Amino acid sequence: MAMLDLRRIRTEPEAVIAALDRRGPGTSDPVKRVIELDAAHRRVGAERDEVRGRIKSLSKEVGRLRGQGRTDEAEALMAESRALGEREKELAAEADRLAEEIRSTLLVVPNTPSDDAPDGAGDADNVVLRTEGYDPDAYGPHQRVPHWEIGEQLGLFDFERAAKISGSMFVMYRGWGARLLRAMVQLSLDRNADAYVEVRPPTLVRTETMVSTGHLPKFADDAYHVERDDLWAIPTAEVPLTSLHRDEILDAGDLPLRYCAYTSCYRREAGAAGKDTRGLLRAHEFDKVELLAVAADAEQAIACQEDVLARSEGLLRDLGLAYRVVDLCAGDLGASAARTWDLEAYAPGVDQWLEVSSVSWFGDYQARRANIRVRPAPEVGPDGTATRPKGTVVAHTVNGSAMGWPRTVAAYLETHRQPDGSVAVVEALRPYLGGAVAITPP
RNA sequence: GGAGCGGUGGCCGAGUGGACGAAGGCAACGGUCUUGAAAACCGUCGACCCGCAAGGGUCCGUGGGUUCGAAUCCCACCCGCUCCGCCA
Repeated sequence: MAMLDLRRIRTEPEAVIAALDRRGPGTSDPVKRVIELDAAHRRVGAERDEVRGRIKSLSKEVGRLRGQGRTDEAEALMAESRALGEREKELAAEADRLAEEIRSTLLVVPNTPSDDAPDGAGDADNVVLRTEGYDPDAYGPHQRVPHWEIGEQLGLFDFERAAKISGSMFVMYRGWGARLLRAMVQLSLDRNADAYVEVRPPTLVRTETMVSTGHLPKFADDAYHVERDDLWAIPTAEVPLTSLHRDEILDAGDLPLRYCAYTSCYRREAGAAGKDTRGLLRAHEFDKVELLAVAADAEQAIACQEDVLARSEGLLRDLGLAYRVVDLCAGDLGASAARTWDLEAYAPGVDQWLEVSSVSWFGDYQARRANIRVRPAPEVGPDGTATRPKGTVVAHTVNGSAMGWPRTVAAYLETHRQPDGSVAVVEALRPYLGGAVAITPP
């Protein structure tokens, strides 16, 4: 399965090329190659079909002649058919080779950015849409303490033992730290239960499942692979959630379908050695609550994307965190995404905006890879009669972290640290922490 | 790990090596009937490629093979299910 619609590439090549090159010069080069390959593939395919057609009609004739006992004549046609068979084999092999090359080329081409995504080459060009609850002068010295120090004072983490058990960039929570994490997860799950079906998917998945979201084949180095059983550890719940409806045809009337999942996520962070090595900011394994929607079309998908963003924002507000919404520019967009809004929470202790959520619309890119189709809803004409359009269309997908927890925990601890060194428990979390109002030293 | 069974169109499900992709049922859509609906009845009802069109071709898990001709026979692989064993 390709990812960009081959028909779209055929009918509007310039538009596709221009859109891809907004990601960076040369991004569209493989597509240009695909256009040539496609032309060749169709030419060869037509020729092969012609030969096959002749073989087919010869075969029929053979059957007829045999039935009439005219074996000599049949024999002659059989010889002719055999000869054509050789030619057919050559053409078929060539057509298959071309199809395979098209497929594998297309598989590594990223999605076309939405027209609404801002121009730009890298993260410096991202656009801050708005900033909420941030006043740089409002933070006291007690908040300018990095979360790993807070954690040490309050006994919330155990990085040394995590490293002993699993190596560097693994994290262990303990005591109030573990409880705080669990409270946040539960809060997040509960807050979305009204519209999102909670699932607990497997976190080891098949290769096709990783291919569907676009994590393979291009980003194999970023993922943990269990070779013995050829399974992959998911880098995000987006992976199993997107494949929930793989190879299915959904009824437009049932859409959008919305899911919410809490899972561990695994990332090798191969290119990030030495970056953010302290504390919770970057780890090989972390927890995340993910929201996902399968929509019928772009319009519905964008509405879903806005809903996910609003929900994630609401959660940050409830946690009393300052945050900003960032519109990723074309050059900084993930490969599968058409448009992405990042939520960055402000962490006063490390004085950084931490990406805690990423809300993306994938157009039909992932759904095409995953073969998720939609049977359109009946259209009501001016005379009041309903007609269901023929065929199916490819679905759209949207997903976003309801929240990526380690960074949220970091921003939370630093924001809510009190002058006495304790950390306040905001109201929304209290029910999940036995009514506690503050986290204090053990 | 051992033994067995199976993968066919939106769904269920038939299918003899030779008549277009494939019976039948369900669903869907159009119509008749009805105040409207249901029921009943009639009809339509896969995708893709080449072609202005007529028309032709491909596709019955995947890939090979046998054959003049394969959904149908053979081989390999993938996936699923059942039973037994082991185990949280």
